[in-house]
Amino acid sequence: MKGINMIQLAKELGLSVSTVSKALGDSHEISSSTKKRVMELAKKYNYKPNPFASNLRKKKGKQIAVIIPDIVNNFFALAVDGIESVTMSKHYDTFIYLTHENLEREKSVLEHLENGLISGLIISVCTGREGYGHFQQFYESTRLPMVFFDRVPDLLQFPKVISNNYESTFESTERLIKAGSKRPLFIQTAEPLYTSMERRRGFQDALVANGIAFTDESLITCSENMEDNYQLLKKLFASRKRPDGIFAPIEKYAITVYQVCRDLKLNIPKDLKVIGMTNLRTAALLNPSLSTLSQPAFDMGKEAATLLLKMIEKKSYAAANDIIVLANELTIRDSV
Amino acid sequence: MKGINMIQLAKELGLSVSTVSKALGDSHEISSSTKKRVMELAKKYNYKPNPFASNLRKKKGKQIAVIIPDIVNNFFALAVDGIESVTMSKHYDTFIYLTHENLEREKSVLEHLENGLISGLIISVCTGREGYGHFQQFYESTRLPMVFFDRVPDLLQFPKVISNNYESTFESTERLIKAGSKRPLFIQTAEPLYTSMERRRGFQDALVANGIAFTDESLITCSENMEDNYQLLKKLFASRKRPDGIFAPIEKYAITVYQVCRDLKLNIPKDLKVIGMTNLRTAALLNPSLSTLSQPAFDMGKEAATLLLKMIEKKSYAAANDIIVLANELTIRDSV
DNA sequence: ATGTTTTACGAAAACGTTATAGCAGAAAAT
DNA sequence: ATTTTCTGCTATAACGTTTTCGTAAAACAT
Repeated sequence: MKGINMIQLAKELGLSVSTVSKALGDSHEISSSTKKRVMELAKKYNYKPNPFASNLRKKKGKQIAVIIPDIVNNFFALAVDGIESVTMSKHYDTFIYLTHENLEREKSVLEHLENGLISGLIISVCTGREGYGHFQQFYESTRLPMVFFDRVPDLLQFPKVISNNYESTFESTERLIKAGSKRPLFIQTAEPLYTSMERRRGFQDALVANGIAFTDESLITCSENMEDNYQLLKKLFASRKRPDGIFAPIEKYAITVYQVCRDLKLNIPKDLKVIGMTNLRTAALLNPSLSTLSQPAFDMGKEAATLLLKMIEKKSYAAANDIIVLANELTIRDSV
Repeated sequence: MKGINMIQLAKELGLSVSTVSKALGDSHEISSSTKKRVMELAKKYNYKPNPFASNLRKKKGKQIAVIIPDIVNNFFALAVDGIESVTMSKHYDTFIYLTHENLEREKSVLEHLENGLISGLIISVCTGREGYGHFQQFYESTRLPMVFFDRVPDLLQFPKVISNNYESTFESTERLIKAGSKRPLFIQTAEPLYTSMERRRGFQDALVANGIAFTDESLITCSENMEDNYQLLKKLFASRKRPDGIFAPIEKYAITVYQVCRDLKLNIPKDLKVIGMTNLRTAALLNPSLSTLSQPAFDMGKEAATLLLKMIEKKSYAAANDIIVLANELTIRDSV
């Protein structure tokens, strides 16, 4: 920055700095003729107000942060795309922080952001349901607007953007059953989030509603270690009492299921019907094409960002209890 | 921010503000005993220096920007992951801006960033090879460190991180030929970037080196409109003189090829051998599994960020002509 | 003519840092 | 004993804005 600044503008115009500042801010205190003069000179020199000075003085800026577990994942990538589309259009700048499912990292990002760099955050939490204290504490000390999406802390009172996990999983599970599955299996994570628990609830209720007993064998718990998961599923699928339907609430689990079936020569959908929760663009090209329950990721990002900016701009906006629910989309393909 | 600040710290410690500032900055001018006192009180109050004030005074900050065409794409997502891994560890904050292949958007982001918000940028340009003037101009007016990766402006003198597109495409094409392809086809973009041109060159040279004529029919030009591309490829594949090998230098083109083959009942690899340039994790699960030439996306991001931070931190670092070249990885699967 | 309001601007004080220059007192050198 | 060099700190001026308050002059009202 070999910065031209207001002082120089003011000098050249024969005006005071405050007048220039007000003129650029389109204040009513300034006559339209001087406003015009100021704007023109500013444009001529390609003058841009220094955001640090401005933010310092105003004690707020146009920067927000997005904290997500991962970006190498179609869902989050789409969500970021949605977020960025609105921040960009409203002239906000968007920081991105990746936690990689690491609670410590999540905490340290939050702690870092207590310095006041941003005016609001959009968050999707990492796995583990105990540790929500840091969010509450962050809020207490900064009072910054925060919006959670998809992976939300159910125990905390913050605005949220989610999708209809319960209902859509219920519907998906019914489709598995109607397609002939007698022993559907739900793959759950070791430390289930609220989001996953809703899905599990939908699965369970669908079983019961269709006269299938929900037992220990209706569930299997997978971890973050994909090799372990592969072995676990392989063992199960090779056993006598193997499932004949799968609801995989996480993209990578669905992929592992495919790998196992390929290696065990199990036929999808004959031996095993599969529905995966994913936003994969290649779902239709898999062998066989994967039936998916996909989330409106882009729109969820968009909604979250829109809500956040509203909260930032109107302090009055009482959104603490807002929960926006969007609909997931079920697409049945050859795997069912 | 209900900010505790240096002034309050200084008051409570009975020290001057400058002493506190220097103590926190670990200056040699301050005795270790006072340093300790200061640090402890700062910790007690969870004091964080205000970045706006600090950046304003120092005329630089720890924020960088990443400008990329897209995030819903495994390559860029991985690259961002790589970038973030180093910025995070060096306590930098990372802005993200998506251009969606829109030159105007790219220009407007750059213009916005002339306000001095950031201390450096990492860029992958959007399609179209004429418009590089804005980068040069941005540099002239800001003198900020910039690093380009993957899609680099060949005509401009900036540090770059790329992969060995020429060599690896050459190798891939040879594999197509060795596998029996007599009429390989290269899918090119309408407005080729330097990156794509290198690939094309590798393709062409491989043909010639293996005694196959490189003609107009060795190339087909696809656009951003996927439906058009689908029709175009369908028509070609249905024709008498259809190709029997494909090198798709872009992920989505490879996917379209698969769609067309599926719909035309063409057998991969019997009728058509396919290698796609992509970082898709599901490549192995496609029907048939897709042979890929994948880029070291994460590492490219990492290298770019490391280089940028070096440039930011040591003004001396003369990296203007640095070009870091990483190796792509060819994985042959059933599609060849 | 006088008082009152409005209009259009300017002076100056923040905002919270960092960097420069200066200054006591102690230690070292002459 | 006197000068010189450290050591550890302080005072103060930036950095580039925005905002509050004040005030001439112009416009309006009485």
